[in-house]
Amino acid sequence: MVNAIDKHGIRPPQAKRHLQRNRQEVARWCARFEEQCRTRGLRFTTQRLAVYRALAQDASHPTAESVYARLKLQMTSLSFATVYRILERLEDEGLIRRVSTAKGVRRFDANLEPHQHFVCRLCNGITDHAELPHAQLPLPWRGPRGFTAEELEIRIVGICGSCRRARAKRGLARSRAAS
Amino acid sequence: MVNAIDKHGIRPPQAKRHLQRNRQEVARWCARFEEQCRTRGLRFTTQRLAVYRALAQDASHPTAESVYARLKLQMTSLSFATVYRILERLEDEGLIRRVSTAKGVRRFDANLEPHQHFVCRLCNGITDHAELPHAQLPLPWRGPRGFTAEELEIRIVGICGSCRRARAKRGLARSRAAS
DNA sequence: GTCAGTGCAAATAATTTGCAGTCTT
DNA sequence: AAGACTGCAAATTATTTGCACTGAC
Repeated sequence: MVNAIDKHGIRPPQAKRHLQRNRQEVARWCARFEEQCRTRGLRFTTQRLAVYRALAQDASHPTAESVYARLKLQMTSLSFATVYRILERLEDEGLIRRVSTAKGVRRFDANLEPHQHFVCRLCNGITDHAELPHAQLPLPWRGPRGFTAEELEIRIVGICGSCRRARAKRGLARSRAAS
Repeated sequence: MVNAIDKHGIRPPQAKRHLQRNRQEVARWCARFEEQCRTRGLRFTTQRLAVYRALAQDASHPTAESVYARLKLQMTSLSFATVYRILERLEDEGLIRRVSTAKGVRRFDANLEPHQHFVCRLCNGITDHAELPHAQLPLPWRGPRGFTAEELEIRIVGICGSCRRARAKRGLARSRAAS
């Protein structure tokens, strides 16, 4: 893929403040990550730590591309394929989680605590929400036709604050134009 | 895309019996679909009805490609792009719904009743489950940062019966080989 | 008759893979 | 030293688009 960065130059990594995770928590997660790599016999490479840390720092549930965009600034030799491979591997290992948006793009989350996602159906933005009381289903649980439920994934789909405001403004503009 | 059908010849549409919706229900849905098209000023074309009906008949939450595969047998002139366009349009109109799997592939559902999905993380299969008591959140609901929740989407992720059985068999084979 | 909808082919987007090196263990 | 991992480029897979034509209204 010819990606946005190579095409248009480096895009500044512009995480909003409230979407950056706190330093100490990130440090704790990274330490646990190293430990987990060693335990499982995964090699603890510079790239793996970098990808994991970028994900841990960013609570906006970034795509592979935006993880790459952030890291490429520092690690100029980093390859897109490596980021994909690392994300896939870490997901297989259960060290990170994949979150699906309305569109088909894959996004990732380093937060393994049980929690829910608000998904904006306009901008595809994802934000976390602490455990809802809804999520109480004793797991693992046996469903119909031999289905073994391991996880209850709750997504709250709607429209985020900024899209709602933007739409209100547009609506206003349109009604002005009509009059 | 050079798709499976063009590459390997026609794949038989092999919906399992329990994944086919009952005739009368399908007929009712199609009738309502026609009515909805007319109400909204969407042209009621052969292709649209065919795509909608194929989706209504098939409770396996097919991808665009498998809808195309089924229809291509009868409508030899049908184009892949048309199927994509129709599915997208119907989703925009809220006449069908999009379901996301663990992988990024889009799948669709003609069932608009509130219900949950069991998603198999091994084969990506999706099956319906009638409304869980969990889904009781009064909507629309105002969340944090101005988020307006419109829908609560609950996916029960786990392993389906046939994958579990297949895995058990493999496990058995492996332990035999080891001994 | 009009124009939304379709078919075809080509373009774009997203992800994966083959292979030749490189770096962790 | 062994082989898991990376970088690069090319391949694959999934989806979208441009344009000329056709059929629903």
